[in-house]
Amino acid sequence: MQCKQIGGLKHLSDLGLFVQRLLARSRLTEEEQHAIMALPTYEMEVRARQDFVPLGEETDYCCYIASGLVARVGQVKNGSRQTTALHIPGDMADLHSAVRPIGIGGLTALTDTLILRIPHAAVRTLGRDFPAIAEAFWRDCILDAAILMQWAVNLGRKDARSRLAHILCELAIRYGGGRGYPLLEFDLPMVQEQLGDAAALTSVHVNRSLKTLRQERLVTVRGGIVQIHDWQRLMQAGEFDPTYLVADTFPDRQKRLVFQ
Amino acid sequence: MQCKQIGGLKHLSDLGLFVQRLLARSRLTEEEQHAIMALPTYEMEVRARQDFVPLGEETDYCCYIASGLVARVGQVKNGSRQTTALHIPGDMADLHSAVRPIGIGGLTALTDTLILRIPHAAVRTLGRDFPAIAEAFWRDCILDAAILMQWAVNLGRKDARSRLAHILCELAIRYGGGRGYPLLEFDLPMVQEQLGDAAALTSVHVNRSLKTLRQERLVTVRGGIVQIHDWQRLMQAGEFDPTYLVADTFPDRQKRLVFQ
DNA sequence: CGAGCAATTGAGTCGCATCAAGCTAGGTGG
DNA sequence: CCACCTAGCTTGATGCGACTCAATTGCTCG
Repeated sequence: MQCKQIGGLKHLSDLGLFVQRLLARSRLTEEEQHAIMALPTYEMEVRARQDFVPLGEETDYCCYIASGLVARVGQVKNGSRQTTALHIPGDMADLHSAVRPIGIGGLTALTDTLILRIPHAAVRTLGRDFPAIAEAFWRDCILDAAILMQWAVNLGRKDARSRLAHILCELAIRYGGGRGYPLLEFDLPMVQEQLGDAAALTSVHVNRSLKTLRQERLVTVRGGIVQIHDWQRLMQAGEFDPTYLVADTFPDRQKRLVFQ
Repeated sequence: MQCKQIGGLKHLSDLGLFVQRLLARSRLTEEEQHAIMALPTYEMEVRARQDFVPLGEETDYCCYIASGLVARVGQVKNGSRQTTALHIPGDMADLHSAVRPIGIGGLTALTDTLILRIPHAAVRTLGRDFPAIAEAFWRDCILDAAILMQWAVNLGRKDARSRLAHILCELAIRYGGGRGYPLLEFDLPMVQEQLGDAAALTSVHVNRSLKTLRQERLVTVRGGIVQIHDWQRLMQAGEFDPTYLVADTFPDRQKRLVFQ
């Protein structure tokens, strides 16, 4: 890899995964890639079950997930929560806040998590100086919205078993690097209560539904580890079509639409 | 209003509403505003219940809604549909497709609708020549995602009556111009079956729930017309907080973050 | 070894889907 | 002018999926 000089190495290990994700969907020059990795970051350790971005409050920084697992949550008066997205290491969980600092849910750590905070001001400056980076960020936000749309369909129109299967499929593809191939075994440090918040189910029903999936030999979720036994049938069970996640195999011209 | 010269007037009446929406959230110069209104448009008349952007297909144009009502839908194998957004006149229903041409649902006309198609190429060129316009478009996409997040919470965590109340509240605010004040009476040319697709309910249950809301004297939905009788209590019923829709009363500097 | 949290299982209840009519209003043709 | 048709609205009866409450088991850790 490039950028071996002192000082660069740290940034490379920090935001390198993020840049890789961007490159799957957008074309960026070496210079642009380095500019992103040179973003100033401020470490923040968050412990499990801690809300580190409260719902409905403005922030002045974006949260990059270096390690751990984060949920974006909305809330209802009676206290129950609805998770609307799961963010894994390499995700910029609230990139959108750089352009509109309010309106999209709070962020909760599901497990001990290392966040790198990046000031909005730095993100904006980057977008101004490198229009292609602004475009890549914009496209990243669109992908997030596409995932959210599937999430809404999932909540509205499927039964408990299908909803859980869909969530597991989505994570398998995303852990697999978003190129269309699932990772068949991965950590998922969520308790069943938290899975319930994501699937709009109670923990009791999550338990029963996971049991069903296990007995069907589709997938085992136990002790924070997901083992997918039959990817094809799991996709069927979740009515999961990875197209919306991986449709970024555009011809190159489409990865850099605005700026030639 | 400006731009009275021949040829300009037509465009003003076409995309003027769209520019107004953008101005509620982003700062644009006169020149930029005119550049947007000068976008080339191609009329397309769509009749009720017609899918005019099929699910999962790439397009090379954006759809501006000049009149009518449009639903963004996702689909499930068994044939049932889930509406994930409603688009009213003045909305650019799939602005995101300019940057990522696939992945977010299909578009269906709920009533006879006049669409203005705008080639992606023109949108991209505009974004390249006027970075502030690209930023405004980006911000518009974020608002769309914020609405979608609330929609997901709505589907996941509320009962039938609350879900319908929330949808009606959202529309009242948006018809009101997005400045925080609801329009208390508006057309809603949807049949109960279509409301069911939006709220993830059967038409039978939509009917019963609307009856409840009517008997509570909160709102009457009949014959394609919505009459809100008690805005405060309707918001309570839907657990609706308009902040996420109208939190664009930023200080001016925040309406034009990237480019001074 | 007990405390505490999560996973698991059972029994009872409720909200919404499903199936099935009947109703209403607008449109059409004889 | 009335018989008929159709789309949408309304209401009732019944069943299922998910929630709720409650108890038990297993696991981890101090």
